[in-house]
Amino acid sequence: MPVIPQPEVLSPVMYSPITMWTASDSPPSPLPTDLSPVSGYPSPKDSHEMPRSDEDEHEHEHEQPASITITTTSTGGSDVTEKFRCALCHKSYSTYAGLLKHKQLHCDAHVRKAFSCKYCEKEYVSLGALKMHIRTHTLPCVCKLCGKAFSRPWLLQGHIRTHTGEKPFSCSHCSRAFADRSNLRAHLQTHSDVKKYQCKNCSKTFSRMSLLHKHEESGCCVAH
DNA sequence: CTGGGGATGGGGCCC
DNA sequence: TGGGCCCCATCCCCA
Repeated sequence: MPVIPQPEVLSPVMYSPITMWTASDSPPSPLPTDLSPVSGYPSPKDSHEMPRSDEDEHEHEHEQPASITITTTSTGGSDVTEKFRCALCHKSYSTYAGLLKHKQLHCDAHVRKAFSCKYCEKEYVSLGALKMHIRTHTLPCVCKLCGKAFSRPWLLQGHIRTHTGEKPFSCSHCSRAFADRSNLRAHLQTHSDVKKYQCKNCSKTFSRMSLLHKHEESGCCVAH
């Protein structure tokens, strides 16, 4: 079986803290999924006890890297074509380059996450995503007024508004204004007749996911 | 206990 | 490739 040349332009090897998994060299231990739908911010407990979920299964599903299947079809004489097939989704390409391009666009994200954070166990498919994540550890954006540090400039900007009192996001239904767009969006829900989040058991609706969660945790649903 | 505002975090997308 | 922005989500606090 031919070996696919490394498509990565940026060799992970150059990024020393990064570990790289290969198809035959899976991660040594369960790694925390970054998804924690209910509790949100992953706690240390979650990090170590959360079982791998669908994502994990997807990893297994795509455990084998795309391989080249060269099929020689002979449909009656001179019509001989070579096909390069993606082992993951079985799409076929007439050229190797086509297969490579397909892999990058479609399959790579599931093949392996090659870039691991040196501060935690998160993994990313690209160096850019990893660098972005690392900022959440290094917190390079510091507020000159109070010294609080943030991972990204726009987070700092939002924070500075808490000092200045600037509220550029106004509600079109009332006179309220907000410093943050997300908070305006949450506020707009209070004007809406339709509440987006509904309790599965008692059908009560809530304007926010967090309120639904609080409702569920308060035990309403247990009683019913 | 509920509803809502304030503040913040992080991934993804676009330029 | 990096910055800016969007969107979603969450926690904290208070009425």
